[in-house]
Amino acid sequence: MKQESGSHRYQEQRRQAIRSAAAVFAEKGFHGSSTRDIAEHLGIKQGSLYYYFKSKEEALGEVCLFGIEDYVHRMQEIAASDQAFEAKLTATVTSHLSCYRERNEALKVYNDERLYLPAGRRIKLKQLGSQYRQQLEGIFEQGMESGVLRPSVDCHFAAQAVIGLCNAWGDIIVRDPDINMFDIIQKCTDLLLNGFAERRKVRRT
Amino acid sequence: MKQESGSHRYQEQRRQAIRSAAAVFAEKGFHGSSTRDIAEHLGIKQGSLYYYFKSKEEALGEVCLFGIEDYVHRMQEIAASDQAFEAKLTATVTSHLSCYRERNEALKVYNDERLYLPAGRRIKLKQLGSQYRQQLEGIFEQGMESGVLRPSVDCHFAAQAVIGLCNAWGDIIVRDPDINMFDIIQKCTDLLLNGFAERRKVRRT
DNA sequence: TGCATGTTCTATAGATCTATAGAATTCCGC
DNA sequence: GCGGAATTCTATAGATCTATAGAACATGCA
Repeated sequence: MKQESGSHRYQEQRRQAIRSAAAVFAEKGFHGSSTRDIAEHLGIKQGSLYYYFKSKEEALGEVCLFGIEDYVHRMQEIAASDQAFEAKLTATVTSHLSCYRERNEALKVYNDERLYLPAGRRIKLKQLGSQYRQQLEGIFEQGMESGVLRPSVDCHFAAQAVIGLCNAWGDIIVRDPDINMFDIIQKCTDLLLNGFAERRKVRRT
Repeated sequence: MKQESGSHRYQEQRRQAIRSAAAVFAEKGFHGSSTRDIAEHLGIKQGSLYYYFKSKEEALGEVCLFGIEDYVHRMQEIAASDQAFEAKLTATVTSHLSCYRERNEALKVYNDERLYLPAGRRIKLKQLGSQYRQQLEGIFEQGMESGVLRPSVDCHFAAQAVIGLCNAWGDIIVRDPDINMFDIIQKCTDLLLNGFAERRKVRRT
């Protein structure tokens, strides 16, 4: 019945199925979507979906993986490049927000629905997630070593803050296509580097 | 069958039901939770839940409202107080994160599940949400006028950034009870005011 | 064309889930 | 303790939903 090795055509069709699942999961959430919804989006009947996925959970797993894959890949390229700290930070924010702007519903699904995966299926995702965070931490360490950042910066906190900030704006960007993304990118990096306070005064909180 | 005016006892029991719904929705999501789950958490049988809610959607609506209510209320007090800008900012971050630390599952539900409410039920929530954001914007305007903030700050962006940052850390705090919340509060406000960059250098991105 | 394999369809079992109706029980003022 | 109101229970209708089995159709190679 089902192709084991995976012909070229099969892989191509399966990718489309993953995209459909991503679109539906992003809109209605994992539990709010039915396999019928996904199949309809793809233009086939409900039962036929099981030619591509062993279960609904497998579909979710594939969507999450698809969503985070090239996102992590881009970060790897940025971290490995020989740019200065500030360029890397800007590139990170740009990459992160671009993923949302490109209607990457899969990334939204990764963020919002991955917790519904059984523990076994989450291992790979956790790996990729912490790889991303660690590389971002590495960028901040580079920034401290080069003297651009204050020595007191907590790199773990900083990395989480960047991710949180970008995810928050990513959500807003997805819902409002009229937003000027470059404006947001510029303001985010400016916030991360300089904060909102007037620079003349020295402040300690 | 059902109490119309709402005796004291009824209102009290209903609050408990809302709390149970909040706990279950927060863990499994709206569509992932069944009315049986909620009833079990509350210690009654599935059908009995409809003594307190006309539908599952009504329960979600009440949870969301409950989650955002005192959160907005606290912001109102902060905004109306006569503190200086920096104190208000710290108070805002503290209030926001405290809501999460107090296991306010309802706030998480408001953030993650409110989109599944029908449009009619969302009106009040939207009002409260934008009230919160506007008051936060007002605080930033105060900070600009008093000269603490740079004149170039975009108050709308700033307010969204604070909310996004606090939500991101709120999520982390909820999952990891060992985190030192005061450390996070201090680092968040420091980031918002000063950024991560060494202050001696003047940076423009 | 004919055969084998790949892809989709129909139909359905079996397990949910929401919401309702009415019976049973508990609570509380008298 | 009695009687009415408040609260909870049981049972179920009716509408999902996931996953499977096997038939039907399509495709491509000999």
